[in-house]
This record gives sequence, C-alpha cells and structure tokens, in this order.
Amino acid sequence: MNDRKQHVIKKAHQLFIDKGFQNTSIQDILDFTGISKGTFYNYFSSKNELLMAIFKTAFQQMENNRNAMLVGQDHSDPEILIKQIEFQMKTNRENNIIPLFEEVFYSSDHELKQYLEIGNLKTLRWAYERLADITDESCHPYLLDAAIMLRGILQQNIRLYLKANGVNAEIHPVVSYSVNRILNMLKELSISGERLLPPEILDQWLPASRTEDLDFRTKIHSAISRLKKLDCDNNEFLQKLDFIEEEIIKTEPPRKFLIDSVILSMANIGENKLAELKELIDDKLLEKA
Amino acid sequence: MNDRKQHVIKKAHQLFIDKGFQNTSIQDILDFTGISKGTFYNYFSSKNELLMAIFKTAFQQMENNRNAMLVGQDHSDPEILIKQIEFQMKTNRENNIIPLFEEVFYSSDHELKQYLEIGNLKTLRWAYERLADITDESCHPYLLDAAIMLRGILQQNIRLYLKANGVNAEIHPVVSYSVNRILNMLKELSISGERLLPPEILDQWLPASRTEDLDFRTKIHSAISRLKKLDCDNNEFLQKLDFIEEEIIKTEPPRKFLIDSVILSMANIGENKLAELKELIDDKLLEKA
DNA sequence: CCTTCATTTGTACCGCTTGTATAAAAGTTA
DNA sequence: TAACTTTTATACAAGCGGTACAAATGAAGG
Repeated sequence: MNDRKQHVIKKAHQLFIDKGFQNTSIQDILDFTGISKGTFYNYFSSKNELLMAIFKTAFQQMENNRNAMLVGQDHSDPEILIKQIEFQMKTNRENNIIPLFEEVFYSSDHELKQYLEIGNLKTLRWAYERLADITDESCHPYLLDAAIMLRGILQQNIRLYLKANGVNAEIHPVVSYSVNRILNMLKELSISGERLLPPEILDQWLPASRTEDLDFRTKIHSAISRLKKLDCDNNEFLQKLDFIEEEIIKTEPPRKFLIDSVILSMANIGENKLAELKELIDDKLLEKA
Repeated sequence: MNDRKQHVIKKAHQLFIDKGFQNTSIQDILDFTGISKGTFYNYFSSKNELLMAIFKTAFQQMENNRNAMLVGQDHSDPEILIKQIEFQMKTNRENNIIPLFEEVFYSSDHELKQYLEIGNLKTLRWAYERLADITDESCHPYLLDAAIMLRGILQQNIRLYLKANGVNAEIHPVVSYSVNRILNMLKELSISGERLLPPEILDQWLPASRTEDLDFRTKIHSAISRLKKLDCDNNEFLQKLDFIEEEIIKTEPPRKFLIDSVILSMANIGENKLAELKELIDDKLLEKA
C-alpha cells in the first residue's frame, strides 16, 4: 500500500483516538495530515472506509503479535494465554479499538458492521482454540461457552478494575483472575454437562474458506466498487463487474479465461484503472495454482 | 409531564429503535410526531436531551417492574432473580436500550455519558444486592466481582445465543445458565479467597445521598440550563443561577431564604419562566422538612 | 366578547457536515 | 519534451442540529 496512504491512516487513527470517530471531521483529517480533499477521496471512498482500513491494520497487527508470542512456547501453559490476552487488551486500549468499535458498530453502514462482526468471531475462535490447547479433552464440548464467557468477564472486569484503580493500572491480575475463573468453570461444566452452544456452530458462523479469503474478498469488493463509480450509468459495464466479482468469489475454480476476456472488453475505461483489479486477481489465482 | 411531550418521547423512541439514534434526524421526528421545530426545542434543549428523557423513562419502568416482581416473593430464591433478569433483558431488547446506549456512550456529550454511567452502576448495585439476598454470608466479600462478571457473561451469552437460535429465541435458559455459573463461581471464590474489587468501592462510586438525589439534581440542572439561555450575556444573571444550583446541591441544608431572594431578584426575566425552577425547589425542601 | 398570556407553528437562517465535480498545478516516466 | 497520473484548491450540493422570530392558535378570566 501507498506510503502516503498509510501515513494518512496512522494520523487519522491518532485523531480518532483523541476525539472519537464522529467528532473528527474530514476537514480535521485534511488539516492534520496535510492532504487535500481530492486525495482523501482518492484513497478512501468514504470516512467509513478509512475507519475500516484502521481496523484492518489493527487486527492484522494484533494477530501477528498473538502468533509471535506463541512460537517456541508451551501451548498448554495457561500463563502464555494470559500474557497473550494481556498484550491484546493493552494494544486494544492504546489503539482505542473497543470504543471506536462500539461507537460505530450500532450506527454505521452494513458493510462496516459485517466486517467488525467477523473480526469479533475470529477472536472468539482464537480464544476457543487456545483454550483447547490448555484444557483436556473432557472440556472440549464446553469450550465455546467458555470462550464467550471469557470475553464477557474480561471486558467487564477490566472496565471496572480500571475505574477503581485508575486507567494506568496494571491489568495482569485482572486477566489472570479472569482466565482462572473460566478454567475453574470449565472443570465444573465438564462434570455437570450443562451447555449453551455447541462448538460446531463456530464453523457455521465462520466457514473456513470464507474466512481465509475474507481479506481478498473485501479487497476485490472495494476495487470493484471503485470501478463502478467510473461509469455508473453504463449498465453493461456494471454487469460485467458484478460478473467478475461473483465468478472470482463463488465459482470454484474461477474460470480465469472468462475473467480475463471480460476485463479486456472493459479496457476502454482506461488501462490503468483496471490494473489494481487485474493484479489482485492474478495474485490470487497464481497462489491457488 | 406534558402529555404531548410524553407522546413525542414515545414516538421518537420508536424511530430510534427502527433506525438508530444517529440515523434519525430531527426532521424525521417532526414529521413522525407532527409537531413543529419550535415546539421540539421548547420541549427538549437538544436531541441528546430527548435521548436522555427516553433513557430515563426506560430506566424508571425497568426499576418499577423489577421491584414489583419481588413483592411477596422469597428474596433468597434464585429463580426469582432469574425471572427478574430475564424480564429486564427482554424489555431491554424491546426498547433497544443496549444498542442505543452503545451508540451514544462513546461518542456523545459529557452529561449524557455520565448519566448512563450512573445508570450502569445502579444496575450493578442492584445485582450486587440481589446476589446478597441469595448467597450466604461467606460469599459477600466476592459479590461485587460476581455482579460484574454476571453482567459480562449475560451480555455475551445472550448476544451469541440469539445469533445461534434466532432473535426470537427464548432467553430463559441463557439467564438461568448464566446465574448458575456465577453462583458456582461464588462458592469457589469463597474458598480460594481470590478477589479483584472490594464491595465497599460501590459506595464510593455511588454515594447514597448522591444517587437518591440524582433525579432531582439532573432536573435542577436542566431547568437552570434552560434559564441560562434566556439571557446568556447577562453575567450577573448567570452567576445567580450558578449560585442557586450550588446552594441547592451542596449546602446542607440549603438556605431557602437565600435561594428565594435570589429568585425574586431575577423576576424581571419573566415570572412564568422561573415557575418550573421554583416548583422543583419548593417540592424538594418541603420533602426534607 | 375581549384581553392577556403562553404555547405552537412555519419559515428563514447559521455554521457545520459528508461527499461530488473539476479545472489547474505538480510530479513522474519514457 | 510529451504523455500520463496524481494532487491540489475550490466551488458546490444536500443535509444536519440548532437559533430566531413574527404570526397564528389556544386557554382563562374579567
């Protein structure tokens, strides 16, 4: 991604942390980053899309750190999980992810909402899998419930612990306490057999293929959305773009010759305008081959 | 309260449920309720204050129901608690309280935020007290932690249970399951002795006097805010109003003769404009005497 | 019936918002 | 130098929350 664009994302994130999403106007961002309005709307089709870009980089960063902390460690050691969670909570706080998330989740557009929901489910699945590393087989049927409740407990405990002890308090004891509660609860559940949700439902919510390809799918979607705007009254043009999106997402394997010829037939819109889309598709199909 | 105003609150609430707070414009409300803009701003000094009025009536209603469900019942029966919570969660869902709450909590003005925070703490204290009814003495030091975690568990469990079983699913099993988890956790905590927050901190967060008077304080505050706007360049006038607010809230007992004479000295602003404030203060001081 | 008062209405207006449009300027590459 | 893409500056549209105010309406009492 463009360096300048990355810089805008970073600066805007800073503004959102300081003043909140709603209370930061695009003009604020333009002033703070020194770009012009035209450039802004060249980079992002809307303020929401900028926010999505911020979430995306934050999620990515979190996932990387999470994985890095696990290499060479004993996966079944609860202390490692605690440290991972602690780190996540800290960076979440630094990046103001939760407040930004809440601020937008219940109000904003469908696309953003869906993106955040999937992010949510992914972290839920991560917790589920890490709990599976730690506990023995008998607990596994209850791990989804446990992961769900762990999130709830952590959220509330941290919020009120920081209210009591100041926002700069060390959260390690809270995370440790919360994880211990859940581990004890799991023992009890494995005996009593009570359960709310079967773990299999996770696969239903997050079909493996869909989540692997999520990033690619959103990229394709936004590239195509941008193209659509170039000639949004040309019905044939729009149909072609819709066809490409559907073919690349739904058909397995996508028929590359079809996509290529359709793209070729749109060349009149400007070779360079199509470059991004072409590159995305070529990379993806190469990787599959 | 004015019937018409109440009607506006109700209709606006309906709109907020359907479209969200941010996505409902004042014009929408005017069209839907059939009042004019002038009347709207006669009733509410801002869109936020309308939202506060909605929250206030919803909280009030919830509290009443909560108390009504307890009369003539065995306070130590967990089933009653479960039914209370279940009812609360249902009405919360019907009134879309949580989403409206979240939508606004992280973005909006300080006053609204503080009001919601206090509402939050009040329901936390309610849960704390109800858990005290149910559990024996040995658990009491851990009840605040339990109340906090109960909220987290309920929130997450309900959210995902409804995602799995459809939004119209019966939530009784979820509430029952969640309360049981907490009760078991309490047993364990009373043995291990682990604790995050001491219950005494609740009194610090919600000083008894302050919460009793909260409703009165906000009423006084908004009445005075409204008056301030009538002559907002008259410094002496503003100082008088500030004095009244401070005297009625902070001085114990408030020196009525002082307040009365100050109000008298402001009569030039219009007798009727001061009526609301006068009535509020008279009622309060009568009740104390 | 008429006067007095408060409420309500309709409308114009302000400053701000997100987002579009576009011609001119600046940068890049060959 | 020429052809191109990107960036800039600016004007613009439509909508927002909120203010101001004259005119209309309603209610109460002499």
